[in-house]
Amino acid sequence: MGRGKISIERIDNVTSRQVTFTKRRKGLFKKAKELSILCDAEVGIIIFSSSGKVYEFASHCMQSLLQRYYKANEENQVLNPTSEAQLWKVEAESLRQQLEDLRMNSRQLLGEDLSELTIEHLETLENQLEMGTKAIRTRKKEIFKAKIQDLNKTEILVHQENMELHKKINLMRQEMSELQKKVSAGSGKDDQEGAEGGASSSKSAYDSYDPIELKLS
Amino acid sequence: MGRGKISIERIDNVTSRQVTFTKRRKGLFKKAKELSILCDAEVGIIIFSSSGKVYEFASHCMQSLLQRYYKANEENQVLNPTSEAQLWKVEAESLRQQLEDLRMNSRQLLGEDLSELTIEHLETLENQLEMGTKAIRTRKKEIFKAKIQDLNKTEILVHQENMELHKKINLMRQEMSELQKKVSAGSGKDDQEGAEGGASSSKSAYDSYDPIELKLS
DNA sequence: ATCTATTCATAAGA
DNA sequence: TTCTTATGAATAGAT
Repeated sequence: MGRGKISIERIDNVTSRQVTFTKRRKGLFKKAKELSILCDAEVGIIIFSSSGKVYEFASHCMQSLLQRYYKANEENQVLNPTSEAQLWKVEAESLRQQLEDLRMNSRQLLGEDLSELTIEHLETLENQLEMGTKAIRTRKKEIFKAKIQDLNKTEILVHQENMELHKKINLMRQEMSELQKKVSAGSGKDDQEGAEGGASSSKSAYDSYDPIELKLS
Repeated sequence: MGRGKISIERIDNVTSRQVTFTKRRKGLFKKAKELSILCDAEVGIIIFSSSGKVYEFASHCMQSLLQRYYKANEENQVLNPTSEAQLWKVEAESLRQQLEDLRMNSRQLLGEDLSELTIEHLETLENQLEMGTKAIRTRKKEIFKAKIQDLNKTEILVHQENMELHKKINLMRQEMSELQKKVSAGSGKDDQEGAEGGASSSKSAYDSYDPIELKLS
């Protein structure tokens, strides 16, 4: 229908495509309207042009048409937006209720909103709190014990290292005194005095060095 | 187009209407397909026949078309099923997270799942628990005090009632003894003896009657 | 936009 | 239902 036959494939010329789109869209909408009137049907068309613009036709109302469409399909299709929304709504409401209950419980545990509670309820809460406190103190003790053990281990290690260092120092001291003897035997008086002074000061420094006592309160 | 021109109005003949519906529906879908191919557009058609049956055409996929349609309209329309679902979904997820956090907090308050916590965190929990315990004990004291006050009030009332009864009894005793005098002055010996015996037994019963002492531990 | 030659869709009949 | 076909409608390409 037109001056020449065209094959049904994408029109490459942009202008021509846009013109054809406008013409045929109008034609389609007209046909849709005629169908709806002639045959007493409800018709809706949605078109996205290649440029992304939306065009729609609805014989009655697009919203109600889509609602009706979802309703008709809700037995077949598991997921349609309306029922999905319903699902999440119910879920959200249930969660909100749970949260509210738990919040009240927490507040009461922390000593708020107590005015409505019976003595029995208060005693239950008190017991729970005592259990909690007990558990927390137990856990704290555990942690402290572990820390103490750790410190004890490092103390032993440091102690051992200390011992080793002491041994080395003693060895060095012996070597030095031997060296000193040699020096004093084979050299003049000035040198001996200077060497002895150096050794003496060194010795006093070693004496002040003692393994540190690690103690835990 | 056809053997004769028709006016666009509802076809009364049912058969004719159904035939026309089938033919024109086919034609509409064909045109829609051509449009989508020629002009590189996305087209969707939904038709409800007068008998309520659904017919649909989608150049690509009805679901994605409708999603795109809602997205395109979501600035204008406040509420469409898809975005509503999205909204509730986000809400539900947020609530679920809050609930999870609060549950963990509650569990930790009651002494569970403590293994991952630092000393500092444990001490915070301990303090909270102590505050809670304190508040609960304060509340318990309040309730007990109120009860005690209540009991005190009733005690005083009972006491007063007691006093009143005592006074009445004393009055009655006086009246009786006066009556007895009159009787013994104006009648024979037998009557006097009988009356005196009755009064005597009454008196001993009165003596055993004393206000009850109400005391609270 | 508007026009028109041409093709297409379809109403009515078989 | 399906096929046929005369006819009016839709529209491609030109203006």
